Amino acid sequence: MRKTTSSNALNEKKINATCGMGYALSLIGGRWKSNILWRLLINGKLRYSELLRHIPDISERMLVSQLRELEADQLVKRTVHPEVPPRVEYEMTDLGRSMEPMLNSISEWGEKHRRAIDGDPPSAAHGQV
Amino acid sequence: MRKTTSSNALNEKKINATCGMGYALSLIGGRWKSNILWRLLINGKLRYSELLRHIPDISERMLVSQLRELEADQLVKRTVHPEVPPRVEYEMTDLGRSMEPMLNSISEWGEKHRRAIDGDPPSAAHGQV
DNA sequence: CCGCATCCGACCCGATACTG
DNA sequence: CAGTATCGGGTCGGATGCGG
Repeated sequence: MRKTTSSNALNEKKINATCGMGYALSLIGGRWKSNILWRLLINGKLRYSELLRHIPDISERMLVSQLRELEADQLVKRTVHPEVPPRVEYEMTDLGRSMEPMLNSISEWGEKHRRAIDGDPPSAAHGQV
Repeated sequence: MRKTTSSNALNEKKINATCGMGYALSLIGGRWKSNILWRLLINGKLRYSELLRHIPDISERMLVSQLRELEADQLVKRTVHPEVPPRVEYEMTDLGRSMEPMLNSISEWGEKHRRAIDGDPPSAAHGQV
């Protein structure tokens, strides 16, 4: 069963990435990666159920799979505590932490430029193209 | 209804994006967006056929569709020159240019941390998970 | 030269149910 | 608590061919 780890985690192979951008984006590019990374960056260390609670719309399946990919890419470290109620904690690796400036840049730009996503205004859409 | 233009361009609606990251990533997130943006940022202004040549593996369909999405997101400006052999040029908008620091951060991290993607050694694949 | 339409496969992602 | 298994839909992206 050990093939499961590397199969879906390496979509970066599809991206030749003229520059390194494609590579970096392939690591954080999914729907959930950025969110997970962000939580881990802020909180430092979180267990599975905490992540699940913090990211309301994510399913167990998705959380696990994304976590596994991040782990395979060595961005996140998984720690299993051998206790009676199992406890597993996730935290950023050094490599993951090295992403912090990049993630901040992205977050910063996004915060500054996103228009109303949820309650978007109806009439503001027609730019002069 | 004319929703064709903005339908696929706005997958950011799916991403509630706890932080702005999800929004930003949704704009540059596809397989080709980053590459296209990068070319435009470096070269300043490029016509369709030039982009096509610069990005070897992209198909016309993909190039056009990605360009259209970038245009809809107001990251790229499209200029049609009414000439006998049609000429269309693409360039970054101000909004697009505002991405430059962010794109640089991403590219920088990617360049620094990517391992051999293209000519990756065959035996080195099975890391210790 | 620039662009669009259609078909189609691959992958992403969600829901549900089950296990150690 | 922390996963795994299976099913299935939706979207992304590639090939080909046609239109302005």
